[in-house]
Amino acid sequence: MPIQKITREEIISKCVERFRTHGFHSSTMSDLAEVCGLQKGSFYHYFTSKDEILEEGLKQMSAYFQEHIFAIAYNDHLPPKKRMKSMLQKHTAMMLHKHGGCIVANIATEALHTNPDVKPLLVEVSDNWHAALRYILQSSYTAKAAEIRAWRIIQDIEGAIMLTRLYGKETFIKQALQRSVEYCDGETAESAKRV
Amino acid sequence: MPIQKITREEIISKCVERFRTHGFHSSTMSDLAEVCGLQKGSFYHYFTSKDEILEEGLKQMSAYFQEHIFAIAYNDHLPPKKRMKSMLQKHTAMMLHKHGGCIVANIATEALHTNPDVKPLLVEVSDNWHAALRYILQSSYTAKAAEIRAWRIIQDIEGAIMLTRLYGKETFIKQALQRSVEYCDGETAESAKRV
DNA sequence: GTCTATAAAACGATAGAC
DNA sequence: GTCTATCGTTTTATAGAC
Repeated sequence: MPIQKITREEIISKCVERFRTHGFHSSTMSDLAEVCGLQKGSFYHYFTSKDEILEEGLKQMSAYFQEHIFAIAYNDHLPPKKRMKSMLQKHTAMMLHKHGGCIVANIATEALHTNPDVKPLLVEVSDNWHAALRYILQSSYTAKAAEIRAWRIIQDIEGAIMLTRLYGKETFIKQALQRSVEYCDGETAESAKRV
Repeated sequence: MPIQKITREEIISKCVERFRTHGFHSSTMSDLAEVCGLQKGSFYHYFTSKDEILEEGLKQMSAYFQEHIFAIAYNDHLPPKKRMKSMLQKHTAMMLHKHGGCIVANIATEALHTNPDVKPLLVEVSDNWHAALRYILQSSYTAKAAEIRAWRIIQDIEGAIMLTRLYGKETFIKQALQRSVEYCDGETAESAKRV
């Protein structure tokens, strides 16, 4: 009786990570199998197609983010500023890992045209990220202001990740992170005008 | 004697546009040929490989941007605010066209790992964009402040393009554009602290 | 559940006629 | 300069042994 080398969940994790760092269309089934320490043929015991790996992968990733990253926002025992810093540091560290960038932005860029079915999954992750940020910011802002500022934090970080990857300098993402944390300080007469 | 259906320059333009809207790895040689109204075989009269098309395409695009978009920044007959608005409107309109996004960001995301040689070309375009923005902002800011704010405009717009594509709403990019134009109004006591 | 072997299709690239 | 035809390779996916 052959031993179980790897669980389905682990396979999915490794594939998503490969998609993030090498791209979806650049990752062949052989590549994915190799990353998991399996032969190409063994892969079809778990999935019927490459597209299914992407879809399952994004579902699992969405759940992971909600449970292990965005959940930090709702821990009311910590002050808002600490939650914001902790959550974003964990999130951006993952994006910077191996210079792979944001999986949501990457898949949206390269696979939305060939795999339009995954769009709701990407939107789901972004929506959950936004809800988490908004929840933290509602301690310091009105509901409307918190919503708008939450989008701007996502936008700021996504732009920073892109520049950080292109120029290989972490300045962009570090400053975006700092700005986001300072957002928790609340409204000033000047900043209100700038929304 | 067969007539010339299309010039090399036109072929390159159509290929770059296809890469931007459908991705590099998702665009086959057949796709590219079809877009140009040619047969696959005819393509190899102009290029030796698909990678060469990408490289030549990015070179031509870089020159086009410098000449037709970034050049607007250096037209000192117009007030800074008008130059900023005119340049960014033209640039973002191209990015939004067919929801294709920014060619630089797209190629950086999906082809930097398979085609690292094109990185200098992507950096060149970004550098030129930054220089154009910085030139406009130097009317209102110190050299150092102008440099930092020019990067933040690029970052803001790249993040906005990503969100606009994912959510299909132009609010993100429109507001980023407005913020960028308002940057030309110059330093205030509050905004200085926020750099 | 994992392997090897192989089928079937897609793709990049070449050859040669016109 | 464009076409048709085709080669060689890569890639997705399947079949069947263990």
